[in-house]
Order: sequence, then C-alpha cells, then structure tokens
Amino acid sequence: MLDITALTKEDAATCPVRSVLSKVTGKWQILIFLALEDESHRFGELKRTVGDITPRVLTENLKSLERDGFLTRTVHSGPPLAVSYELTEMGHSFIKVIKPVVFWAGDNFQSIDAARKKFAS
Amino acid sequence: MLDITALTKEDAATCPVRSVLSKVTGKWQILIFLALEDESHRFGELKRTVGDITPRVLTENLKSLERDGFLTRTVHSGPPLAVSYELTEMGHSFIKVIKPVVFWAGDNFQSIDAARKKFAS
DNA sequence: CTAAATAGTGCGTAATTGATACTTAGTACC
DNA sequence: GGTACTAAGTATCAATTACGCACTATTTAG
Repeated sequence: MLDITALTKEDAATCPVRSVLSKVTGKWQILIFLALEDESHRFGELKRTVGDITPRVLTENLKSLERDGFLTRTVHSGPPLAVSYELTEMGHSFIKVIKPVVFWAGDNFQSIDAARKKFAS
Repeated sequence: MLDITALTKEDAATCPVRSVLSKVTGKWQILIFLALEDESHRFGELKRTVGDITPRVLTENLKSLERDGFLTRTVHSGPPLAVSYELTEMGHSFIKVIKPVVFWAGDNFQSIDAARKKFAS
C-alpha cells in the first residue's frame, strides 16, 4: 500500500500524495476540469457552465489551478475585454485519470442511493 | 461532455455525478479507502494509520461511508471490545478507479511543485 | 464494585464557503 | 472630455462546515 500515514499536520503537508489530492479533489475543481476538457472558456462561460458557483469561489479555484500548473489564464484586451482559461498538458493528463472516477460516479449513483435507503430502514 | 451544469443548489443536489463525488472526494475518504484496501481494520488501527485524524472526524467519515455502502462495520464483543471496518464490493470497485488518481498524484507531485515555484517568480 | 482497554461524543472555536453588492478595465458614442 | 456598456473580478459580512480537546460509554476480568 502507498504510505499515507502522517503522525502530525506537518507530515501531512509534506506527503506528496496528500498534497496533490488536496489541490484537485475539492468541491469545484473536478467540475472546472470537465468544463475545460474540450476547449478553452472565458470566466463568464465557466460560471454559467458550472451554474451555481459564485464569482469569488470561481476566481479562487482558477487562481489555485493556474498556480499549480493545471491551466493557463490569457487576457485578450477587448472589446469586449475577455479572459480565457485553458488546460495545460498536465491538466489534460489529470483529466485522463479523473474521468474514470466521474464515469464510475455516474454508473454507481443508484447503488449508493439504494445503500442509503437500505441503511435508513 | 458530461453534464455537470446546475443552475440552482437543488439541481446540484440531484446531479448524480456531483452527488457521488461529494461523498468520496473529501479530505479523508480516499485515505480511509487506501487504509482498508488490503484488509479490514479496527477503529484504533485506522486512526493510527491515517495518523492525524481526530476520533470525531474519523467516526463521521466512517459513518458516512457505511451509510453509502462503501464499507461495513462489525462489532466483535470483547474482550477486548473491537469494531472492525471492511470495504464492500462497491468499496473495492471504487478503489479500482481512484488508485490511478493516487498514483498520478505521486507521479506528478514534482511537476506541480515546479509550476508553483515558477509561478511565484 | 473497580479497573482497564477500546470506541466513540459533546462542545466551543477556527477555518471555509457563500450571497450580494460593489469596483476596475477597456472601448465606443455623444 | 464625460457617460455608458460589458466583462471580470473583489470586498464585506453572514452562514456553514470542519477541527481540537477533553469527556463519556461499553464490555469483561478480577
């Protein structure tokens, strides 16, 4: 098994696996990856695609993903002013491993729902 | 592309993909899956393996995963009193798709670190 | 009844997330 | 120049969620 043990918070921070997972398995990151999979999008497009994300949170997530090298941010001076976001090679590489997880989610949604109903009884 | 659009919170709650992802991509769930991959473990063993999780949070996560059918909880009346946790078939099925993500994290840790250093400059 | 070992809870605090309204930037029109 | 229009964020404060620590509960041996 991979070593994910961490006796202290400091250990956890230096564990490569944990460090990476914490950057990509939040509530919004995977949705942003999916939205950008096939083509670059502007800020407003991303916001509309995800739908229920607030601009503040979208900005935070995009900054973090840019900082970690998953996507690039390009400013096109207008009119109209436009900023586009695009996955990097590493971003596309990550999408290859996360998509099976997304498909798994789609395939197993009903089993989980069934388990939940059964558990309640 | 898969549809992950949600115009309202209610939409988001009923989106199968989002619903499943929210249950398995938290801070601790993947670590718990990894710890249980090869064999069942008792509460205290899990706590020591993960290392920096508090009992309260471990309990919460185990309850949630049990409720959703990813693992089973078995009480062995003592002495000493023991409670063991074990992945279900669905739990093992999920581990198959999440392990590539974990390996990806291990493989790409340095690229991300490099991107971060470059971005800072 | 007391003790020892394992499993879990309760409660107050800290960090994150969220909603809403506001600010900045670039350009065109008057 | 001044006003307006559109896109891209920010600021502020409230609400939610997660965390840390100490405490409680259960089971059986002596």
